Amino acid sequence: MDLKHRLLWETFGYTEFRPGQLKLIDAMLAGRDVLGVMPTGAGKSICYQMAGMLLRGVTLVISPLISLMQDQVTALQRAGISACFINSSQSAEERRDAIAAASAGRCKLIYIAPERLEMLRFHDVLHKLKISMVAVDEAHCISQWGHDFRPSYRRIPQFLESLPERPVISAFTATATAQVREDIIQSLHLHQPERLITSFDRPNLYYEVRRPYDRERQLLRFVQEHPGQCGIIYCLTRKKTEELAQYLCDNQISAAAYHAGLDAMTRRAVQRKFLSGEIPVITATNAFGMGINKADVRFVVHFGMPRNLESYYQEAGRAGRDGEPAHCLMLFDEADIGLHEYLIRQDPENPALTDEKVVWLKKQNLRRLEQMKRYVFTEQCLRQHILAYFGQDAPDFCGQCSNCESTSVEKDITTDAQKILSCVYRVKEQCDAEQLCDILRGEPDTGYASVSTFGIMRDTERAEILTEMHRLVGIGCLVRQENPSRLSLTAAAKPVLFENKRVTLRVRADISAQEQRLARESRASDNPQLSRELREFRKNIAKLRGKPAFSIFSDKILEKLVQKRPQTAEQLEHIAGTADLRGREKEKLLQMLRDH
DNA sequence: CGACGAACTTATATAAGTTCGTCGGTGCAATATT
Repeated sequence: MDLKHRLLWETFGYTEFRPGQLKLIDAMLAGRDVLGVMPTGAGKSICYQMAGMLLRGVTLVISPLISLMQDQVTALQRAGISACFINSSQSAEERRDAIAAASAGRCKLIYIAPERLEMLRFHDVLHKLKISMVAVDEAHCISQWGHDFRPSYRRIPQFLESLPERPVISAFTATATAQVREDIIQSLHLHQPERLITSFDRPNLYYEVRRPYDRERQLLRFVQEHPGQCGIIYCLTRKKTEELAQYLCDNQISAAAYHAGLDAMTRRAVQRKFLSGEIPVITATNAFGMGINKADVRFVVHFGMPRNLESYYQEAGRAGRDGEPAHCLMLFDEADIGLHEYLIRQDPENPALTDEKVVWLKKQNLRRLEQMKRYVFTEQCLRQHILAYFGQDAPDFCGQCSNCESTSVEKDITTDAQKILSCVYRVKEQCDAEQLCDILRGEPDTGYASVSTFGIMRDTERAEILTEMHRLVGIGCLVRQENPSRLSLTAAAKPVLFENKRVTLRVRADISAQEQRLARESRASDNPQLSRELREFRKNIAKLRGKPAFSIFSDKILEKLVQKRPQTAEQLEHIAGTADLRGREKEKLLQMLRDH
């Protein structure tokens, strides 16, 4: 057995190298720069760790997260490798010791954050060492975070140039498009690096996209369909993580929220409980993930569309690390798109960026958002779409995503389209989608009761009208104006209105069946409007008292109220006797129930 | 864009309705005057 295989077995516990690992390690040992793009546990860190051990001098590992450094260093030390980190989590004393150990050459691998490279005081320490290699872990941060969020990432080359001798430079990441790969190579000044780009395909992941009527409910259903399994639910805001954790708990699902606004102790506790399986479901912002190595995550739900496909791929990719089947579900809403667009157009609050750069960055981000949008709207294979984004060829049919699995059905919506378009015309293009919906459905108080299209879609579900409107925007018959937001007609609407040009909508057979079931159930068992009102009512009281909603009355009681609809104080007492309501509030509740 | 909270208004003396403004995600780093 050669040295490398022995090391692999003795320190890392593997008998075989994964494809490509040896090639990269040999390249580094031969003094060549390296770029490794290796999705999921393909053993990125083993590459630079082993090379670091075998190289003559010290290897400096640039890592984005303190927790990542701690995990890796602990693992290395346990395997008997002399490694250390230097960061702000240490006391002054610990840091001094670490620096002393490093200066004395007692550390083969030193982990630090890129910010530290900018501290001139620290240069003295580093310049005394013989640095054989600088390894940049999670190198996509250069592109993803480097521009506005953590600019130190882009100043790594300045540090490299300050070194008396140019070390080997290696960069590793799990997620990088061709463009990001080039960006990494350029910004780190890699010299003709040996590249290894392994496949981005994760065959055990099932991808699904849904645009549900009621996201919360779909989420609950989905989680209930995965009893006892571990999963992550990504949200766009901190607040949403808290709300959903509460909602799931109210429904007897053990869940906890995780975001950067929580204090360090809570964060650690939540993370620990998730890893141990004590809390199987985590609702989180994108703060959760990097460095979380849990192999048996069975599902990742995106409650809201992320701002680009890299983020999506990375987050969804936390499912099924063990290679067993896992489900990646995206529940999106059009409002998500508007929000991202708005935020990107907003000026970044970073004075260090030049105007030129700001313009470039916005354009870049909008382009990436565009790709994300295409993913949620495509009727093609989702897997193929993702792989194509990372520059990888794939068949048009994977059979392992919601688009492939469902036989999509084409529905003719020409008549509805004509009704909608003519309504837009009748209101002189002064209304937004919601208002148009109200008018078409003949809701009271729209102020447009006299137009001829008022109430002509009374029998169509609101969400269906919105979907159809969306389709009309999609095919260019309608455009969304900004400030105020209104829908207006384009020339493309004419053939539809006057020449009966066909408009179709692809509805997926299975989803629409599911939606029908949902709709049927909600008609039989409840009244969506009433339950919305009750929820609202409950939320307001809860807010007034500063208590969580379920403490006023549970969802179970809420459901019973909708079904039985008590009319008298006595009946109400029977159903909601345990509710935390005051006399006045009970009266109001009764009033609401009677009104329905 | 849209949700939410604070401040203000409203028709009458307390609570509801309205308008306006703010905010939304990610993490390293750290230390000196009365």
